[in-house]
This record gives sequence, structure tokens and C-alpha cells, in this order.
Amino acid sequence: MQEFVATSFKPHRNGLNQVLGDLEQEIMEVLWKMEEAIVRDVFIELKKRRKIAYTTVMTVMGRLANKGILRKTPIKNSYLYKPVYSKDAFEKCISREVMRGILGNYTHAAVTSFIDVLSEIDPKQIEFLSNLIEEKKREIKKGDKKQ
Amino acid sequence: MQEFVATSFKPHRNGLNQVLGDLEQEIMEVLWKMEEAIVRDVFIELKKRRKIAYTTVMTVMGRLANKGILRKTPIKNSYLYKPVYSKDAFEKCISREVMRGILGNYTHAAVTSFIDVLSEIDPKQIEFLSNLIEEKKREIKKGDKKQ
DNA sequence: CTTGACATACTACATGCTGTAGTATATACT
DNA sequence: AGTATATACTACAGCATGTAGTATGTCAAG
Repeated sequence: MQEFVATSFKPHRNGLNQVLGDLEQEIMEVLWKMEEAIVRDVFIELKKRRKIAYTTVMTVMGRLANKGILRKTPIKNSYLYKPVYSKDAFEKCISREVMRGILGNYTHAAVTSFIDVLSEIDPKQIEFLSNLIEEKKREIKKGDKKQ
Repeated sequence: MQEFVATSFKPHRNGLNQVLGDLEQEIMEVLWKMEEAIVRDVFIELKKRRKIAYTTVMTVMGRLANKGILRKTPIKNSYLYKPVYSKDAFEKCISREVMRGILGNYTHAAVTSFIDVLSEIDPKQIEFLSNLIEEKKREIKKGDKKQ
């Protein structure tokens, strides 16, 4: 129903909890593990770990479908739910949306803090980045010539 | 009251509206322009443009103070409000927090999308970035030697 | 064909954030 | 003393999310 995956990004949370509520995240994890499932499958999974009502799971799965994160397909007398994106693709989506959001608004500040933070958390990535840049530069040059 | 500036980042909004509500943002803009102000000052400013109650402005300014974005100092029989960060510093803060959030969680995906998005929105920045990287690399090498 | 298991839809309430504002109360100047 | 102005406190609406109950539809078995 909605256009974007990352409506709201909470930088200080962990993992996909940055863009999903607690229960939403739990449910998505199950779905990614199972590939596809009906509400009952997910309910049984969650029930193993915590107290929860069937209808709660259903409501939230419905909402995830409305958000465009799950797709529901009618089967028999119920629905089959399937992640629209693989977990990997989903993370890429988020990353992209957030980057777009931050770079589009504060390009310079974003570039600067990007480097700082990256070298803070994983200096090795700087090397990888450096390669990516060189590649990108060549790409851009090619583009220039074509024009 | 709160530790962070960017509790929730909305990538698809514009400017500081990404981390502030509409009214919160309006108020901050006024404060950044005025440097410091009492509620009445801000109220008068906003009133010029739209219908709003004095107490509404007060409530929201109070909330901004609780969030640590404004500082209130008692004066006479009221309070003087002042931004804790300059607008520029605030944007840097946000940028940093968001980068930390995204890089800390999905380092690889984030690096990749960073480059993609950056070259999409402003290819010239790639050159700047490239320089920053070389600088960072030298920094890192120095650090290695020291150890 | 009635009953029971299971499915969904719809409704609802709680919490937290934000916008909005009223009321009560303190204070200060005239 | 009274009027203007300040704050504190309270409250409600809308939205997102967690939570779950109730009503209702469907299908299979006895």
C-alpha cells in the first residue's frame, strides 16, 4: 500500500528494528526463514517463545502486507504470505533510502560523517571504499566521453 | 532529557523535518534565526504566518528543551530558550547519528549504496570524497606505525 | 446437515510522539 | 488591587504499533 520500505528509521535501535516494530521484526524474521507461510505457521513459531494471540499475529501480518513488505496470495480458504524482498534486498532498500534521505539533504555533512564513522567502525572498509570510488570515477569519465 | 538528537529519521521528508515535527521545525528555524528567544518572541513570529495559540508554542518549546535540543535558562519571571546546537552542528549531529546507525548495522550495503547515491545526486562530490579517503588512509597508516 | 476447527474481518484499547490548546496559578507592573 | 503576562498542568486528537476479542465465513467429518 505504501511506497517506501523505510518510513521511519531509528538510528539507535538494532538491526531491522530500526525500521520495524518489535513484533513486526519478529514476524519478518520467521517469514524470511520460512520463505512463505500462513498466519498459523508464524503464530506457532512465535508461540514457542512467547505468549501471543493468533489474532495479534494476523493483525500485524495484515499491516505488513498493507505496507508492501509482505504479499498475500489467496489460497484455499486463507492467505499465503511471502516477503516482497529477501532480507538482503530489504536491507539494501533501507540502506539506499536512508542514504538518499541523508545525502539529499545534507550532502557535505553526510560525506564527511560517512568517512569518519566508517573508519571508526571498520577501517578495513576504507580500502574497499577506495576501490569502489576509483571504479566510480572511471564510470563517470566514460559517461562524460559518451556525451 | 534525551541522549540523542535523531530519535527517528524520516528519509522521505525534507530538511530538518526528517527528525522534527512540523511545528518543532518551524520553531527551531525561528530560534536559529533569533539565536535566543522567549516563548513570546517565537509566538509573535509564528503568529505572523499562521493561527496558533501561545500555549501551543510554549508546550512544544518545552518539549524541545526536554529533548535536549533547546536549553532553557531562567530569566526574570520567565525562561530564555537557546538552541543547544547551531543549525549547522545540528545537521552534522543528525548526519552522524544516521550514518552510525546505518553503517553499524549494514556496513557493506551501506558503503555500496552510499557511493551509488552520491554519484547519482552529485558526481562532483566523488572527487571530494576521493580526497577525503586518501587523507584518511594516511591517517590510518600513521596510527599503525604508532602502535 | 449440523458441529467443530480454523480462517479472516472488524473493532478496540494501550502506549508513545506530535500538534493543539484550555485552565489554573504565579508574578510583576500600574 | 487589577491587568497583563508567564508557566505548569492537563487534555485531546491523529498516527504507528502491540495486543487481542468478537463476529462471521468455510470446510470437513460424523
